[in-house]
Amino acid sequence: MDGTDVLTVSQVAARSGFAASALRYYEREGLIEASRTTGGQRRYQRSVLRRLAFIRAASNVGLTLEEIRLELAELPRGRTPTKSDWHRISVDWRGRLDEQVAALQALRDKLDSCIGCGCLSLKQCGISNPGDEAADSDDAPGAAYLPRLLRRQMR
Amino acid sequence: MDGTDVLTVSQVAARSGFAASALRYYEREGLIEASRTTGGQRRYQRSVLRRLAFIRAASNVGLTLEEIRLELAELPRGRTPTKSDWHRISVDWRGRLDEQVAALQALRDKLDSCIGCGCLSLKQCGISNPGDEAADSDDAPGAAYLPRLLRRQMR
DNA sequence: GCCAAACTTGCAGTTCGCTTCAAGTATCCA
DNA sequence: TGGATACTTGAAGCGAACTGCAAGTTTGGC
Repeated sequence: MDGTDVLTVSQVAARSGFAASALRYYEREGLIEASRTTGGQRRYQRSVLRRLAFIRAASNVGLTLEEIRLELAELPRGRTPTKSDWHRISVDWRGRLDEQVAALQALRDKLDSCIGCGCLSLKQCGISNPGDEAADSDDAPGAAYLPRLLRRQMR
Repeated sequence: MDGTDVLTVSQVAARSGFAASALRYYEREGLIEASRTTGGQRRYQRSVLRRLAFIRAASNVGLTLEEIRLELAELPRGRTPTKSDWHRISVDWRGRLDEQVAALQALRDKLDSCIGCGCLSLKQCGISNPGDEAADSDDAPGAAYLPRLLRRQMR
């Protein structure tokens, strides 16, 4: 009840927390849409805010923009996800998060054992898996690369 | 007892699991060193393998190359970390991993509550923290950005 | 109608951690 | 000595997710 039902770029930026440049970028990449005034300026539906919240959430969970784009593409335009949409998605995300947590905990455990055993050589240290000397396992489950993480602040 | 005590680029690459190009890059960035033959080719001390194992481990823990460089710079050249070096470092790493795990678990818990409460609107969903409508907390601890993760394979 | 503020576009630039390339040089073994 | 193989350099490129800039246009309040 506070006026117009379309939003300008700066309004969406302010309310979503995304920079205007990011909004244009997401539009180019097909993640969001905007209509245009006769003069060519963007005007957003209020629903774009939900979409942006979804994008932020998915990105927090570790999805790439491309993955997010695909996931959004399966939801009819601008629609709020139905219960089954959301169930499917959240189960997927839950699994991703579980994997990440498990990988980090495994790494942490290895580090602990390094500390515990006083292993300073780093040769057999599980936290680096150099493949040096020790015979390579046939198809090592391996540590896989870990996060580049939490050091950026939001907004 | 298997010959020379210096290593060529390709030997170090093979034994460390890093590509030769990565070794050159690390050298440019001041993370490792090599002496040169009269003809200008690189020859590595065996100790570089430990250093590379350290680099891999640190990178798995989520440090940037710059942070790794700084940490290595505090260890006298090529020296194996002493017990107290390693203690200091491993405590730091452990803390980082703990933070990462905690952040992920918090996110996962939020997701669970989203599923549980059937909150489909994404407006108050903790997993995206849009800042929309709801008053921003003064200095939100916030979700901070999460991993870009585990999808690359090693080697 | 005026004018400042907000908007438009395209393109270049940024950061991180490398990889690839081309053209030339060194090393090692027979 | 010849030649295969390994090495050298600098520069450019990559991919992800944006940001910044310049030059021009639109909007909207007075």
